[in-house]
Amino acid sequence: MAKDFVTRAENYSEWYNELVVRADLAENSAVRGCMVIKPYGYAIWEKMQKALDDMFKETGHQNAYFPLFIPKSYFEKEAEHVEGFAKECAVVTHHRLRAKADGTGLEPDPGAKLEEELIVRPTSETIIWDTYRGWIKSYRDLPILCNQWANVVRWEMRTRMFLRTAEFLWQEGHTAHETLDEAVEETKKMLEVYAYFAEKFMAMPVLKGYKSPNERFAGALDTYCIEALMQDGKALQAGTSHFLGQNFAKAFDVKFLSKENKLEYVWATSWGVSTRLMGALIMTHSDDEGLVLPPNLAPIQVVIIPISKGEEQKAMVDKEAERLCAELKAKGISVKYDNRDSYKPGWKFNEYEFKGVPVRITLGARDLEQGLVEIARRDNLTKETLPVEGLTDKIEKLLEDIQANLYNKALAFRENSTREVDSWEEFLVEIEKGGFLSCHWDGTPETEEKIKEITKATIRCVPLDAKEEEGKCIFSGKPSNKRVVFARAY
RNA sequence: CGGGGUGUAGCGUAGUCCGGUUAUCGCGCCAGUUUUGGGAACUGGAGGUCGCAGGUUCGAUUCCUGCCACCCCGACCA
Repeated sequence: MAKDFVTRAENYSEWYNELVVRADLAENSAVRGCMVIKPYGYAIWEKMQKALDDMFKETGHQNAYFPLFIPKSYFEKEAEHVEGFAKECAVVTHHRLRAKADGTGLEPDPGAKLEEELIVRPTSETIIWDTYRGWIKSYRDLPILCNQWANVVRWEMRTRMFLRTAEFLWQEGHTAHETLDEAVEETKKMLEVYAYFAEKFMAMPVLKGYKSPNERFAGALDTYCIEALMQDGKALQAGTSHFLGQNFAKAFDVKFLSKENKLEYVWATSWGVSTRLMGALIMTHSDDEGLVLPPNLAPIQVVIIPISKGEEQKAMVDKEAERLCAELKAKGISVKYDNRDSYKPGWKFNEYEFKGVPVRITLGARDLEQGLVEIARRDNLTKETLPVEGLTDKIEKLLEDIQANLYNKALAFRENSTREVDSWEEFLVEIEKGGFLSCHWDGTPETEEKIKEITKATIRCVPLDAKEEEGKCIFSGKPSNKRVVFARAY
């Protein structure tokens, strides 16, 4: 067990916070609610970015960049959008500082007050749609399929590293289409991209679905989402894809001439995932020994740790390590040879275990003389001794096994934590245990609101694959034709 | 913003009630030596405006007043 490390059972949120810091992923900064993402954590984010960015490009999108600052008046143009974001906006009011009269520091120069305040973007729909107006005149200009990688600011009251920070990194796709159908298709397509990424790269099973009106994005007609289940039984919204209808086109007057020579408003979507995925990744797989990373996102997939006595043995081990590194790299496997002599092997074992490195090779002189090495896997903490001959093929296979095992384990957990609940009494009991509760709901915001008030549970989504089924709302008893998923959420 | 709590070295802490020489200990850090199969040992060393500002006092980390910051519980969180 990792030294002085709190277990999940003892205190789940402390476990999470400590893990983030001790695994060297991130730390709190001097700025309230903002974190510093450290190199090891950022390397994971970069791998996420790369995989997602490739998929965005494959589906026809291009990257662009829009300003950090948004004129306040833009926000006023879409009523629901303002409503949703106004309470958490950082506002720029001045563009210059001056020395205070009493010499105690600096203050905003009143002479440099902005005519119109600028909002630090909490999301970019408004500035982007203001820009799109100039780009779109004809149906021939459509579709526009843009994505941007950016930082955004939402002045949250309470923050937690990666899960909810005042500033976070994300990507936001903003597309413009000729028809409603095309926009809806795009919304769903990107949801599929997110789900694929979550499952294949993060080894995290997700529910695909759409939000109830209460949980929709401010300004959207429909919000599709992927929902994941964390080990403490709470749900985490891992990505959203919004069908925005013509709301933003109307607010920003974005019209085009159709083939029929009619002036029409453009149809819109937006979709995003953020550094919150880092939190999801951590909470899906990690254990009481520290971080567990799926091979497809691990910055270091294999670490090699040497053990030797004396110069002669050291030379032998070094030579073998070099050969192994070259072979693994040739297969596209990222490998680190940690030959620092300032730490002992046992220390290194713990270090890499805590940091979630999927596979460790212990290259010991004693075993090596017999042509053997020890392989340890992080996911199930098992070890075996194998011939060094033909090792790289086995490692390659092992990484695939680990990736699959992590997914299967997470899937089994989710399935065991998902159950159908058909009465209010049962709901009150089951919601305390955590997990996804599949229930009938009468479809009204009032019922959802009541349930939230009483139990803190919300509708995470209406699953896309929900079956048609006669039933009664668990709260009101009114008729319902499909089950929705309730959970307490992050 | 309401309720509760905490500020002493990079981290974790003792001391403060009842003011008094050089502020305690552990981890970590630096140097050297010996070590290396699950978080090495020894020796030496560096590191402190005791959250900030006033006040009381011969003397304040300790007492008083004000302020600030952070944490927890609520409120808030497409």
